[in-house]
Amino acid sequence: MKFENYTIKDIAKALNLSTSTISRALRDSYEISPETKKIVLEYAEKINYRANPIARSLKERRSHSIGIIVSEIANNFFSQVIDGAESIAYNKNFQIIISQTHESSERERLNVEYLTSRSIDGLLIALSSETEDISYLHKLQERGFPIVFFDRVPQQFDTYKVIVNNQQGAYDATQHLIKQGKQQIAHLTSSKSLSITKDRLYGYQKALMANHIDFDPALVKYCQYGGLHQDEIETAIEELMHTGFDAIFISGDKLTTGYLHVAKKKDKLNLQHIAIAGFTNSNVVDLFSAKVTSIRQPAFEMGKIATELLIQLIEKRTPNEQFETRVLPTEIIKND
Amino acid sequence: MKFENYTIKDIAKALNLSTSTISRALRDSYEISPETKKIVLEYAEKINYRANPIARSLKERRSHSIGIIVSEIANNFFSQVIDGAESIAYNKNFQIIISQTHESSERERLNVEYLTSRSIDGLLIALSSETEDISYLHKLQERGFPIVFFDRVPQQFDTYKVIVNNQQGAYDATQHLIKQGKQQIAHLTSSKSLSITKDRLYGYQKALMANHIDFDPALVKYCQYGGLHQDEIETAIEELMHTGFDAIFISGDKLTTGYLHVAKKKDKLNLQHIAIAGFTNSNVVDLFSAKVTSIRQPAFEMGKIATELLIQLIEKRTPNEQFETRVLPTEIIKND
DNA sequence: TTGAAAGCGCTAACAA
DNA sequence: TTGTTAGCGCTTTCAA
Repeated sequence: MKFENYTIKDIAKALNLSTSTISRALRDSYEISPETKKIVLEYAEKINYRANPIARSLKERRSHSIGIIVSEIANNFFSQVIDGAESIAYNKNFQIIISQTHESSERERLNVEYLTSRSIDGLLIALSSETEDISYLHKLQERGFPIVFFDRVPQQFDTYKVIVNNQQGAYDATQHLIKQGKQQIAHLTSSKSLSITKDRLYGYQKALMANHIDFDPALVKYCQYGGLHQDEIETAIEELMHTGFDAIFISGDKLTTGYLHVAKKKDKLNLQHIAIAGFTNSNVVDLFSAKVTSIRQPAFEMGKIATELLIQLIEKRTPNEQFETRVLPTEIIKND
Repeated sequence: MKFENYTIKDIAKALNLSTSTISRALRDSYEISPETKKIVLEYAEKINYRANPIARSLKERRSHSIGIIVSEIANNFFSQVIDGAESIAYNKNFQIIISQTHESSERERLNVEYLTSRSIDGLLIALSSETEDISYLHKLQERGFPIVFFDRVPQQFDTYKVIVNNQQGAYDATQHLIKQGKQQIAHLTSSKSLSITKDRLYGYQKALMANHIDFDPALVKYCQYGGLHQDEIETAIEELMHTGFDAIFISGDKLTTGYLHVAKKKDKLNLQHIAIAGFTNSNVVDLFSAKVTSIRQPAFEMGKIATELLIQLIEKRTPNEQFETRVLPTEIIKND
């Protein structure tokens, strides 16, 4: 037993017409008479005909699908971005194929390879925390493949990018902690190579400066895998312990929950008196026993915009595009 | 500018061989001499040749991709299932296409249609909370299309199914609440039509019975959309308020966090003294200020098994299969 | 061991 | 307005 669908040929045979007539009638071509169209459409409807997208893709050299690469779908921020992307793709009749890197640059590269070998028309990507070399993406683009970056974007890459104002978000978070009277504000963040890491660090530094607080590099701890591995967070906090920090600005979802887990485990050490602010799109932070001030990103919006830009790129395919970087605002949600 | 890949033809021309020889050499066919193979492989490697999966799919009438339909990826349980599915698919060289229903039966049907019109080889599906009529899935299967259900499974459908022992999990949760001295245990659950709703209700009832507590239907509240809409939870709780319940057993992730949000809003009403136990795969419940005893499902495992079974179905394609339902154990994580 | 040719289902240029 | 035909990139039967 094999799963088979009707083809255009079946219809042609049944109606005594040629396949091209059927094809045209189904696509509502102006060349076909209304009567013929009617007959074809009705018959197609009757047998529940569905065009084979694979054959169509082969012919049109377009798959009508786009790839989206994120580190983890089990992450509020990314799943919201995906929902946004999906909402646009759905309307424009594109299929979305999701791929996870789990913060591995190798997985990222493999996924891109897999997706691009003609099965997607364009790529939405937030770089993995491990990624440093993106020359393969450059090569892809040089060959005319449309790529749009979001959230974690590369410096040197001439294409559309969609990000939030990370610097401002970080500034707001830090400022908020300072306003609470905190002076020794630690910063727990992701991999050094990520754009968001740099931007957020800069915002943090700017807020310190604006308040005449000296920047102390010992208060900044990096996690290469963005908190994907609990031990990197534990190590970071161990090290921070000696600094006598009284507040912490955390640069991501996984890092925030990771920090809270560690803090809970070590609660004899008074971590619970340390004020927390950080980037997170979780919708349960307000249920936590710890008070967390959160910087929220318009993730859904980001997914929508990135997808619109990508589809625009796919459809237009004009070589000398004027690319821009869209910067969306963050929102601070205080909780104290 | 158009994105193009090398084809088998390009290689054939370059090496002065036929396309069939190239095809065979690339697939390591026994018919091709080692020398020719070597030449072809080396050249392919050099130009970084990637076979066009679309052309291959058209020829083989197989896309090497499987669809997975869940209600929401922004749900710990489902994203873990997907990770499990992905881990298997990755190894067996299948692509996974994720689709969300957002608990709408119409979206579900559209997604299935979209995916099956020859672009996927099989389907993994957890029914939406709204779904009642699955005749279209029956029709699909009758035509030889492989389907495997997981988590939310239909009664009447002869195929592989992978679930957890929902009854036992519900029993454990309820029993745990009773052990704490609770007598008026409410039950907040999802749509009546879902298998998990029925099984969990039954487990809840069994635990009551085992403890000689009368079952009170007024203590059971259904949410048609599984808590996707906050208002359905609010309504349910409003109604429960009058019953004087002293504990609650909740049947799902979204419902649990939804309940906690409402409880927080209404905390003057003493909801915080009500013991909570429920099905959730969240990895942050322990950070909540409310104490929640959780029933965890082996979601990753479930995704793995379901995918293995599906791929097995796709590859074997024997008509008279002996189908079974795999039942995995749940785990209770106490927190009090 | 290799090649020629047909065909997967669809679209489109060209012919009628 | 409709049909004929070639071809998208690949696999595979049959012939050489």
